[in-house]
Amino acid sequence: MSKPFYLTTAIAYVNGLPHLGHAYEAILSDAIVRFKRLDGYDVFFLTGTDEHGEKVAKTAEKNGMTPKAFADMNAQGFLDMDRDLNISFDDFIRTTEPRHYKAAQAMWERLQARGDIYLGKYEGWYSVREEAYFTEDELIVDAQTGQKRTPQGTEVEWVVEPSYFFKLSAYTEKLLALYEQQPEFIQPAARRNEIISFVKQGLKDLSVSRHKSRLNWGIPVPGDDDHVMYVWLDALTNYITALGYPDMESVKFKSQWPAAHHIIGKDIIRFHCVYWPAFLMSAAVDLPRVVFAHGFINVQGEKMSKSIGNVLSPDDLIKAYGVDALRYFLLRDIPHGQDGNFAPDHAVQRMNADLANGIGNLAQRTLSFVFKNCEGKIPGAGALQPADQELLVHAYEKTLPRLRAAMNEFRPDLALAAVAELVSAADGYIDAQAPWTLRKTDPARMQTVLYVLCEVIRCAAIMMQWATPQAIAALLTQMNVPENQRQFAHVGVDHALKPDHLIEQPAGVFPRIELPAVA
RNA sequence: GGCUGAGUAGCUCAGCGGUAGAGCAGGGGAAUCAUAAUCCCUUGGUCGGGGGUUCAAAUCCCUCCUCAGCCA
Repeated sequence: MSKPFYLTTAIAYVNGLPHLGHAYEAILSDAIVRFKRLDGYDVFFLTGTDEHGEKVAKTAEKNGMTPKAFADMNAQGFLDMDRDLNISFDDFIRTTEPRHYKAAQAMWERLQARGDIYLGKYEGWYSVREEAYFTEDELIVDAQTGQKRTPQGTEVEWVVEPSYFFKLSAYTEKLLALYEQQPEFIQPAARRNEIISFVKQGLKDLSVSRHKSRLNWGIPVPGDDDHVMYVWLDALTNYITALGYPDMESVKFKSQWPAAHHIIGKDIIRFHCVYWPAFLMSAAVDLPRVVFAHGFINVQGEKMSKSIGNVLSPDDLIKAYGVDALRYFLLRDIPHGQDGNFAPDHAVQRMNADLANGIGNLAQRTLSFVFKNCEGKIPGAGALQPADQELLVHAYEKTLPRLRAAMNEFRPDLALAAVAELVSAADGYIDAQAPWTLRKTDPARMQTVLYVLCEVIRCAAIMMQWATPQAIAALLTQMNVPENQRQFAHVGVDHALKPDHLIEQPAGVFPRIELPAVA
């Protein structure tokens, strides 16, 4: 039985349509799960949408729609994005689905049965005009009057109303113990420090419901129709809903649950690293393995924002660069766990350097040479020389361990660098061996050299499928590598191409990108 | 204000006690199989400032500056 690997993205809030940030998280997550599948893991990949809460309710109203219809519309936007980016999710969950209501309410009942939920009073700033709560730091103090206002400029009042609370304060020590005993739980390490110092200050109980008079677009609190569950308890539970919770005996739950990896943005780390494990402890559910927080993507060095007007849509980016090139750039060039930058000229440079000029050109020059000079067949190899062996070892043995190490740390940038090194070594080899000269002087040797190159290309392609699935699939198909022989297990001499194996007429799979059409 | 992380070649970053590194960009040469792609060579840095420890510091300590984040 292969090892389970469960990975989730954050569920996207359907208040708006997807932008580059959503695309990045989806691509990063997809790359990791594709990698694990190629490496033989039993993968379950979950993504979806978060649909409750006051912002959705309000935006829907502004658009003259019901919350559900509005959520349907935007959820479709995320589904479309996933399709266009080749996101290979196994399940797409929406928090408005019946299965999720059932799971979230069951979760609530568990917490309640545990004695961790009690009715208290919520106090906070509320804007009647905007029908929304604000935290202290969201408010702007009017310099003239000293009065507090929302960013929109409306007045706020201090409200006190009944609310259910979760006894988060009781979990302070248990959480600290978790961070201590399972250091990989929060990644990267800088985020871990942040969370530890936050929890060390001591935790306050958490308001987990809203009164219906203020908000009713949410999951009803079991046993009290006057309240709906507050958004994070609802949203976080999605990660186990999809496995069948509250049925913890289901095959999916039993095989996948403890092996959970949550990929999220750095802005929601507290919910995932503090609230979520506390909820799970209370509900007596095992804790996930890892929460990995990625950074944000700036555009030309500036934060993406509606007011600057530099929000990039995945759609436009795909049109400008193609899916694979876009995926490659984001995976290769966004530094690990940090904010990245998207600048069209830089992006095009990277895409062309590694894809068109790198693996793309190597494959094209080799395969077209084989096609023209070896009757379209993979040539037979003669005795191997040291240079041949060295390159083959690089492809067969040296690269994959580096990829695995990198991907275990969520570092596609490093993994792709390792493949790029292999490609570069092959380019060095082809120049040194000069098969175009051997064609005249030593055809047998030429065949050996081309064979070695085909093998290296085959392995490099297999090891890159997770990053640029479409183009690499086309390349492997050109080489007639069967679809059932494209796993990492097939990297190596045991599954080497057979001589006389026919290949298709090669055509470049990574076109050169000429102009940044999107800014 | 407190805490964390970062500040190294034009750009993105690695190195974290022992004579400054990689990739890309720039310059020169070679080759012509290939998507004007490739290969070889090369310019370029007082490693944020200052002080200290050490035979030796980008690397450890102190201090200051800048940026990001978290907290108050």
